[in-house]
Amino acid sequence: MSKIKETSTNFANKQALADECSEAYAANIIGGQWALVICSWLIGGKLRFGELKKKLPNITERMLTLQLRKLEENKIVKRTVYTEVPPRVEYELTPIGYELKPIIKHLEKWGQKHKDLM
Amino acid sequence: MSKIKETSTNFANKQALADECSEAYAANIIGGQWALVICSWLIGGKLRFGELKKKLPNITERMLTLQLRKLEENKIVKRTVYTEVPPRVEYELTPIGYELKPIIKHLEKWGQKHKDLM
DNA sequence: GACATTACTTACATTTTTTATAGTACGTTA
DNA sequence: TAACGTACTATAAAAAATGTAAGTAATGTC
Repeated sequence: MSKIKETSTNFANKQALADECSEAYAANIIGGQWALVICSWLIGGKLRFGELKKKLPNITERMLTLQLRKLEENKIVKRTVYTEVPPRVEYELTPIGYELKPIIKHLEKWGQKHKDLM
Repeated sequence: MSKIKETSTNFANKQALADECSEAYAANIIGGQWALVICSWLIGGKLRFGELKKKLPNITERMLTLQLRKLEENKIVKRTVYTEVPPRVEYELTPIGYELKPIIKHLEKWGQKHKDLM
């Protein structure tokens, strides 16, 4: 993750693609190793940082943070901080994030079918 | 693209995720900068290498080759070579590839909606 | 006062993906 | 005989994504 370099060809290509293809735009948002899986867990309801971490096998705290930040930036998840000690932070899907549900379910079915085929 | 290093943590994580989450498995297959867009063009019917290239703004021949190879390997597209000179190669979706259509359409709609929101 | 808890942050290393550029094979056509 | 068109391959380099390891803040408990 980290910052994307706005002078790179890659950046320009992503932009151009996203501009004319909404599915590429969408793919940019929910792409990445963990984004979809995080969303699919959040479909079941709010989860804390630590709970998510437990559900995602082997994810590092860094990656989880980065992905959640990206999802938050894209208004897919909402982050709520409770100023307690130790801190408590809850994540939940926004309405548009929740609208990914049918897509995720469909992808899941497709993936299963594809797996059987291979 | 190129080869993925089977000893890396990243490889192990992808495996583990794909094993238990079919949506992550699916994401691995149709992930990458161009895969979805290529598929979405192929939904309209067979296309030659050169035709695809024209439709994809700025893609390099190398990337197009790599993505098509990956899609072929995953049985999403079928490659037909006509041994003529100059050569002619046609790409088309397989049945399972074609089943991505509703997902792509759905993603497209979602992407459009999301775009409006931002 | 040391320690545990939680959700991070930071610096750095490695791996993977993408881009850049040049070159190839091969009959056909000029 | 030399250039042309097509669908590639080879090699290198840049950029992006992911992983490793350590550290932080605040406070309540031992």
